[in-house]
Amino acid sequence: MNDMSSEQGSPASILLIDDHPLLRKGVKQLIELDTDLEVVAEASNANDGVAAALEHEPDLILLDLNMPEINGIETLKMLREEGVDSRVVVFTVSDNEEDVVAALKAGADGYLLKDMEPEELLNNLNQAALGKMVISDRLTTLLAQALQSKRTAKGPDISSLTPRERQIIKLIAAGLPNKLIARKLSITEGTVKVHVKHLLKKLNLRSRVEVAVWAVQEGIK
Amino acid sequence: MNDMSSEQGSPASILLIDDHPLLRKGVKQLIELDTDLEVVAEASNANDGVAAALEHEPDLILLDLNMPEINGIETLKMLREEGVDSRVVVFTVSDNEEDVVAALKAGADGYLLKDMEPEELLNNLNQAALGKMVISDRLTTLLAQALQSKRTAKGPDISSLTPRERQIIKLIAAGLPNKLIARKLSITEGTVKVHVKHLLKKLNLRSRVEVAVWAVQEGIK
DNA sequence: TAAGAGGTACCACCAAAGGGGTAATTCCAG
DNA sequence: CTGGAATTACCCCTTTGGTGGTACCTCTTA
Repeated sequence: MNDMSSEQGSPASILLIDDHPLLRKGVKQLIELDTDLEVVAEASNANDGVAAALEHEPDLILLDLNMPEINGIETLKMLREEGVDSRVVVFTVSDNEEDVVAALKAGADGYLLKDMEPEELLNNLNQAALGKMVISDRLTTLLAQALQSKRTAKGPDISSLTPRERQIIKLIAAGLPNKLIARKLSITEGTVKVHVKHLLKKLNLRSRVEVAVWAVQEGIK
Repeated sequence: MNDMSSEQGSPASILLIDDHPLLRKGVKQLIELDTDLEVVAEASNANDGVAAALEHEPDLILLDLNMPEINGIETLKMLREEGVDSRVVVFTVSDNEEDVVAALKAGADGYLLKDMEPEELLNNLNQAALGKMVISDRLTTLLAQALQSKRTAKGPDISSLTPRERQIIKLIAAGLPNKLIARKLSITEGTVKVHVKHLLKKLNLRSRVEVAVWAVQEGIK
């Protein structure tokens, strides 16, 4: 990949995908102030955007989240499925936690808010073109909360479990069958079954698979 | 909880837990410049820290990560287990991703780096005392990466699977037994078993539990 | 047309998981 | 000291899961 796009080399090519023509115009004019950046294509919807990405192979794609029919997250997934390896920066008004998390999990290389200062946007786009992940500062707290919220407010309650039961949950979540758990803990398989039986009751789950899924999601390890 | 600690009310009480006496002295002197903040106790290790927290019930605990014997994360867990509901802000030199993520998952209300400007620290501590989560700006990118890293570079390969098999994996990862999967897909349980048999071979896994764990970690949904 | 992949369905067999019960030990708290 | 929780172990039993095999149908591709 060509990451010599700043300095003296050719400017970084950018594809704008946004259903709002006025905003595209504004962003384009702004970007043209910077000789290191160049808008090579625009699109107003997901399908055109994917096509344009495949045609121009831009260094950077600036992607709006809020679009009719196919939203930005879906568009991002489509791009990745089509093999587009451009850096994709989400550019949107939404500071909604779900959007941010979904975008990042879908493989976004950045998430910028539309209310940022123009100079700051240029700054961030240049950084992004160089391969840096760019995130609006305002989202820091939100990201931190997203990380820890995975641990809070879930279904079953771990507090009612005995130490032995928690230990066995970890081994179940590691994919071990009862026989191996027994060997590892130097107890009989029958005893392991007893513990499993008890923890299933306490957690109100129906099988060790549900236990494993729950434990993994809960980050129990 | 009393979150009237700024303005005219009594200053926010702070407990320092750090094994470095000089640093405690420095931070304390800094904090005393701010009439809204007050250091009410100090501790140089985890046990003393927990004891001090229980005794003084401070509004805010400033916690170092790098301590001998019992580290900051463990200390944080101990505090929570003892029922301490003070806001806990981690204050450390480590900008290591694992530390940040571990601290947040353990329930930290903030994560500040020791190299920050003194005024900035006071600023952040005041925010923290008011209930806001405070994170050093420098960690934004790191947090974003932590969120998406869950999705990259793992063992088995999903690409060899047929659409039907992927569909069944999702249902396994939802904790469903074969019988329910069959009902949901309107096929027989025997057929589901065939698919499960095939995908286990392809993924080189030994049981549906391993499939479920893998799928959840991989974010397949 | 033939070959292969994918999906469906059935069979039999054995291993694993889960539910019920009883019971011994230890250790802690009322 | 007595009762309960926790851990261990055993029993029997049913359900679920996983493996091997054969078979038929549809589509796509060589």
